[in-house]
Amino acid sequence: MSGPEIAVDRSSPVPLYFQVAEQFAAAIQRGDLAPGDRLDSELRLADQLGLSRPTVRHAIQHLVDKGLIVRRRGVGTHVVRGEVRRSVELTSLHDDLLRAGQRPSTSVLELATVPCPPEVAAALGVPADSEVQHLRRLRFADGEPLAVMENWLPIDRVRLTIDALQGNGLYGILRAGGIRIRGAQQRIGARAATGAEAQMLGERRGAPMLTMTRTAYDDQGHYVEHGAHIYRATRYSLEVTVAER
Amino acid sequence: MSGPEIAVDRSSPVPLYFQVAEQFAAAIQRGDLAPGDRLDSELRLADQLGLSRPTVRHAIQHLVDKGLIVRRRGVGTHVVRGEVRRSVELTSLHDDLLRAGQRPSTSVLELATVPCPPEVAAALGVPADSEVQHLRRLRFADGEPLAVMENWLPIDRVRLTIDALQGNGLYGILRAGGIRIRGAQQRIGARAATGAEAQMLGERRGAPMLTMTRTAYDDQGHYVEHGAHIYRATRYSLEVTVAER
DNA sequence: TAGTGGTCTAGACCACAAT
DNA sequence: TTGTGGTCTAGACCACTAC
Repeated sequence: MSGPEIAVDRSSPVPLYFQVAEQFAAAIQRGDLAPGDRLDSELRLADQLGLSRPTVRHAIQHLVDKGLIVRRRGVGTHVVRGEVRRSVELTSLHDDLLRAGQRPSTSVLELATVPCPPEVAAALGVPADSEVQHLRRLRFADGEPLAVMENWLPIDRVRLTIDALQGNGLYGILRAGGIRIRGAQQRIGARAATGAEAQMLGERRGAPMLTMTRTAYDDQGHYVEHGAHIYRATRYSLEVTVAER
Repeated sequence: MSGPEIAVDRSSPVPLYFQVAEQFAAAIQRGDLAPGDRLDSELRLADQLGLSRPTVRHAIQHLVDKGLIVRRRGVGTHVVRGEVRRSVELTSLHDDLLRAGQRPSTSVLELATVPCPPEVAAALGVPADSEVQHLRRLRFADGEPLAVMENWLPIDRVRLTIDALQGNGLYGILRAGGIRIRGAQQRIGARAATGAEAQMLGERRGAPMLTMTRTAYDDQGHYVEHGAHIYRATRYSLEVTVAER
């Protein structure tokens, strides 16, 4: 039981636990560690890598949270059986498409400063009728229409421009503006397409659509974005991985 | 800055970090800690509670993972702004309904041992055509039809009975059988109802339905259940909370 | 009985933000 | 400069599993 080759670089600014976690994750993804395979124990790994047990433990816990491995007291740590799929986590549709090898493009339907509608104000935690940026986009994947996305953002954070929005995802623009998204609450449902939506997306009126509303918060716990999106159900679905702590 | 009253019981079998996390979560839910409020620093909390810093840190990290608070180096720890909603995590529809104060009931449409269909075999990591239990249920909430749920389980784990299934959720039965679900991969989408589905659920044919397929694994990293469910979109949606680590 | 992961302690140094 | 969270160490005891 030697396991994959793992090496840490103590001069790197990347935390040691993260280096270890990444290398194990890569080994699992590569198939170097097969489903059901056992990892060395924490103590053994700590010894092998020249790290303390808490640091090794931190790395392993990271992989448990990602749903890649399972641990049992008295037994050991094993790679989860079955093929590994990746969950979407906190990325934007734009980034998801890029990762999947599809070419995202965007047509900005609307970009304006408006008084905040009451439901959105409640979600964002801003006063009703305070000014927010309102944004409506049509997103394509490889030239095929995929989603209509409507978003609201408090104005005092980042100034959006049509130019930027055409070539980038919203989260990318926020990131470039120094806003770090740290978490979000999402509600996922389904409904029938309205006539207007159907026309934009090349579906029939009444076609089933996947809907997602999301409110995302940043570093400071301030909500920075509320979105209401609809996706063509025939072309898109969401993946979620859940792991207990 | 004194914060809510937190007390730990060192004689309890409940881990100290968990006791602390639970009490903070309750204080936030109660509104005792309001959105934006600052928590005491780790060192101060450790001092107040008579715990070590790593233990306090563990408790706080637990709350970050749940999306209740946000931390910034050099700044502090704050309750997330905006109302707190709970995410579904690893519960079953049965439990979700109970928690929401609705009365779940179940009609078992099918329960049989069958050769495993190839897609399901791939998901569960069992040989194709090996024997599995196949299960189809119609779930009601307060007497209204809500979902059609189809599941496959390897036979060697738990024996299902119609009696048990009528009064309990599948996960409850598994739990009672000593199977601990530790994680799952879920795919959420939407599609139109077939004629048969529409009839069972009291919808029109072609009505938009929310779909979820889930593969859940246990303690040992073995996949123990694969499900394909459809929900009436007018009556059900899924909530997901995502937080970065 | 031996080995595993789960919990807990008491320190340390650092990067970062606010002042 | 001060205080914060982020990382890391080197131990310890325990509950649980497998043998």
